[in-house]
Amino acid sequence: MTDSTIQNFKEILRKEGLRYTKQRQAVWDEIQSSQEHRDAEDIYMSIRNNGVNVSRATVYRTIDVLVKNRMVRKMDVGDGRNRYEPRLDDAHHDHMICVETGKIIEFYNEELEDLQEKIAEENGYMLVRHIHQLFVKPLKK
Amino acid sequence: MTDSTIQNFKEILRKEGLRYTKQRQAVWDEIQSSQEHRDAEDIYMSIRNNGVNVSRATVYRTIDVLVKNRMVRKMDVGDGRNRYEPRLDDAHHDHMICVETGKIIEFYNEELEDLQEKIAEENGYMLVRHIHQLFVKPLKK
DNA sequence: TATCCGAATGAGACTCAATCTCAAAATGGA
DNA sequence: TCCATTTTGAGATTGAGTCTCATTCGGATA
Repeated sequence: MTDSTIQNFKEILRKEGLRYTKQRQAVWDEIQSSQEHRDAEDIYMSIRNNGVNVSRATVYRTIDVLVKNRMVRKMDVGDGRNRYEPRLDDAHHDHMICVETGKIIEFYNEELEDLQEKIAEENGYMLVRHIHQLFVKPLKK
Repeated sequence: MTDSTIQNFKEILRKEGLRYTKQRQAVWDEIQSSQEHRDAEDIYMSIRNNGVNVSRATVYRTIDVLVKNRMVRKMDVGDGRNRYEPRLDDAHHDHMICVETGKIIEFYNEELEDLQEKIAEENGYMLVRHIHQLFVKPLKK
């Protein structure tokens, strides 16, 4: 993690009127350390294995702050456990989940994004956010 | 409910090697009675209020059969409770959820459907199914 | 229609991710 | 350093959904 990222994180806590604690830093460090789509338990265990004592409550509470501030993306893959990934850049993408291997593939398609806004508008609404997951299986060779 | 719908339901149970019971019929009747997007508890309570004794276990078990046989559509709106709606016709649609009122609007867009298949194929996959929800808010007048 | 056996039911226990509680510890401004 | 306020954490709680298993029921058979 870079100094600027830490500063950015402190900035967000300040903006939210929250204190800077080593537990909160540890949660952000851990999520930031990997581009994987991980669940809360995995993040929690990794932090503990790194020797930082933190509770599940704190992990969940910190994730909420990070999600709210768009530093982490929360995704519901439909199996009851949410997954989290760092938003290091702000590039939006959706996910493709292989039903055979569980592999998660990220994708982005401009046309798709535009189309969704258009559909919302046609119905008298403004798009706030969306959930879009493609469940797929490998093409036969 | 029409006789033909009951016959169709019996047909499915037979195909699945399952017996026809009044509880199973009651679950299908209840779901079929409304085009709303309802949760399991709501369906369960309605059946009981109609004087049919049924357990939550049976409601969930029957819904699974109906979903598997494409008579009911299961949707994850991201709040932890799945919603169910009858598939009286087989027309696919996605959902738009108003974040201000909770209203669920159905939509279908051919272009969107095609685009998703194309994206999957471009990545070497075949589209099996998808989850697509637009969270929206009313346009300012 | 009566018999019978495997399937279905239901009450409540259980699971598991996520949230809540509240006493104790930590933070940071003065 | 002091101390009001926030944060933490262990464990309790929640709630949707699943499982258990003794009892009941469906329906094929004769």
